[in-house]
Amino acid sequence: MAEAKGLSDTRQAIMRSAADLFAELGYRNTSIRAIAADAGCDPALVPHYFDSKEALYSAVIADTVRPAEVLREALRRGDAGAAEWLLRHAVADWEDPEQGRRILGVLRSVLDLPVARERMSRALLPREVADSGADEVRVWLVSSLFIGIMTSRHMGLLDETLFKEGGEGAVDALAPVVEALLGAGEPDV
Amino acid sequence: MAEAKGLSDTRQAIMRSAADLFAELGYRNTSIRAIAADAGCDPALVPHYFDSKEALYSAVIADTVRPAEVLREALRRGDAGAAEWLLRHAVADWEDPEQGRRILGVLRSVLDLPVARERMSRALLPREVADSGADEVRVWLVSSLFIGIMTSRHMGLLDETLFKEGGEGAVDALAPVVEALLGAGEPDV
DNA sequence: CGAGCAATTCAACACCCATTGAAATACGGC
DNA sequence: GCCGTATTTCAATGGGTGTTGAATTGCTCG
Repeated sequence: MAEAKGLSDTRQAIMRSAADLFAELGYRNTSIRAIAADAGCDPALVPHYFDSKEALYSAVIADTVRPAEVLREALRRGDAGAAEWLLRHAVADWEDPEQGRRILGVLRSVLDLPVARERMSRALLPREVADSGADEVRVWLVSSLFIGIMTSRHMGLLDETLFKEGGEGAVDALAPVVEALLGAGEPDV
Repeated sequence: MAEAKGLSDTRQAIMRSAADLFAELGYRNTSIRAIAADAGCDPALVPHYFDSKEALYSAVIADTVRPAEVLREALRRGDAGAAEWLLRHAVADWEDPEQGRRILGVLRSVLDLPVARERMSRALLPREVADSGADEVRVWLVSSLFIGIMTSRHMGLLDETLFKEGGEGAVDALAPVVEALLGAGEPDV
């Protein structure tokens, strides 16, 4: 075997290095050469396995977690416990090394690359949520809060102890906030 | 040719174009050549007036608004009205073209340039606030929310009607959130 | 006028970038 | 053994980057 491209060992190494570097430095600041160096192969292999740098990025974030589904579930519950449930889900995603890396990979490049922006936009607001109308504002605001938290944390602004031990600190601190947020956009309809 | 304007006015043009482009595209995606083209001058003038691209960036964001002072004032008030007061201040800053441009200029490049990260960090948390200890977490969380809001909005994720008419929509939607946030980090100490 | 000085232009440097195509290597099937 | 395919290397291309230093303009003042 070993004729299918997808099974190549270095191909996976490239993917992993790319995910790491894109998350750490962002799309623009990550060079194909740096990826190849990290993966321990020749730079020419990158456009060989993946067609281009942008295609590589797309492949890296192809199966990013879709926070919208979690948000939708939280909205469906609707009661007070939804906030804490949502927060635990989010924190768990952030803490999971694989998921966290993917999320950061998108977040870190979302301002540089149109495709990243579009993906995040679509991931955050699929049609089902958009169609619900009244929920839209709440979804965006919760997303905004999470984006801010992740960005701040990535910038080293947030105390890391907030996220230790299953993120109890973060959950406790943010639960009332998310609670207020989930009820915020609710009109009198 | 044109009349002599004391201190070069192309220098100001460079500064203005740089502020625009840095805010729009970020530090890394903005080239000196693009700045010069926008300002209508030769690229060599940029390193001539300002020593380097990074120095130009520093000059552009030299007098960025310091949200920490506003935050501190809000914390000093401490009552429920503080949240709304803080929000109105923040929204006003975002809407002001000059301030908004500066803020975006920092936010957009804070992940690319260490100096931007350091500046934002220092701007958000001066020593007075840091020394207060218990307030620190609250300051960071409020900052995170604002960072998220600004980022989301810059990504085009947020409904712009939220910010029309003095940002009444945003204030209304976020007031209870900020309220919860200002009380969140309060420990039993 | 012409010297002096700032403002500006021009051409070039050295470097990094993504991408390409041809050559070289490893390796399983016949 | 050889063949074909997949994998990898090598060298090069064309373009963009920040920055530099010398040359050129434009203007003010002696």
